[in-house]
Amino acid sequence: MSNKIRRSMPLFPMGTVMKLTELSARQIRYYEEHQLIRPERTEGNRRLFSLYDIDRLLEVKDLLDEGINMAGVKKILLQEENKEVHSNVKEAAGKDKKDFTNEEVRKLLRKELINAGRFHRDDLPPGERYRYFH
Amino acid sequence: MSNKIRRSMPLFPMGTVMKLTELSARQIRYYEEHQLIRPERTEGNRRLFSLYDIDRLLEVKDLLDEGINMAGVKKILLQEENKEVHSNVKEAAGKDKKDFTNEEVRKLLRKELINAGRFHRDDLPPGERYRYFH
DNA sequence: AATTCATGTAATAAAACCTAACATAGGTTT
DNA sequence: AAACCTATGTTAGGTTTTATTACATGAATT
Repeated sequence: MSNKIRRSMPLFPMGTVMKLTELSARQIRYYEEHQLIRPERTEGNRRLFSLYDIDRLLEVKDLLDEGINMAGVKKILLQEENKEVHSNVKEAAGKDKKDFTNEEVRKLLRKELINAGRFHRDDLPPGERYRYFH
Repeated sequence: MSNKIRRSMPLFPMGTVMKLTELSARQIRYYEEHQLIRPERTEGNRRLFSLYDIDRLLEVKDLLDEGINMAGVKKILLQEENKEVHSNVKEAAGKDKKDFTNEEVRKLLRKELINAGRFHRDDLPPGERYRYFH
């Protein structure tokens, strides 16, 4: 019923993520090298990031800004991830889960997120309205 | 407090929008030609679509699927847009609005949407979890 | 039959992205 | 201090994706 974006859906290209996170492409690729994110790829091998990935990148950035090095960041984030894996597994175990294909997920996304938001234009920053209704 | 995406923010490239809407690039450009969407452009002139645009495209698609032609679609959607303009103007008038730069909007987005969602990994479709925690 | 509409397709150019390699400023270790 | 490591910058060469423009087409309309 909400129009939240499915956080795991690969949607954003490098350029968008760079702007959103204020990280360089080099940094983003470096963090991927260290397994802190695992963006999907298009058929043509271009990265597609999810909101998860963006969250992750912002966390990495914060931790590095605090003076923690990559080893520390990895420890912290990967241990967090493990907690989530466990809770997810537990949750899934009790849920008689179904496997969705990418295509199915896209359809879900369309219905659940995007359609839900149609005609609900109430979350714009005031100054932005005029860019769409000049 | 929510992690809704700011619906006017230009984020998505053509390829993503094609998958999400199941429209061809030709169709999307054609609808833009008819002013039904007005996606932003990158410095390099590539389109960047917002959730608004995606909404719009899905509406166009639906209406066309119902057998309505472009003239009708335009009438319907542009009149709807006008209603919104009016309500937005009224709203804005009473609100002592501020004009945000793109950069400011990005910062707001980061804080308001993305950070709000950190560590809230509870909206995944069951089958998708394993793509991130293998 | 001629025209219009909505879309497909092809050609060409440029933007954005990829990988890989080398460069480097600041710490760290020997 | 010399050598090393870390996190990031930069550059080069290649590929993918997107842009524009032009022409093509089947279905509907005139």
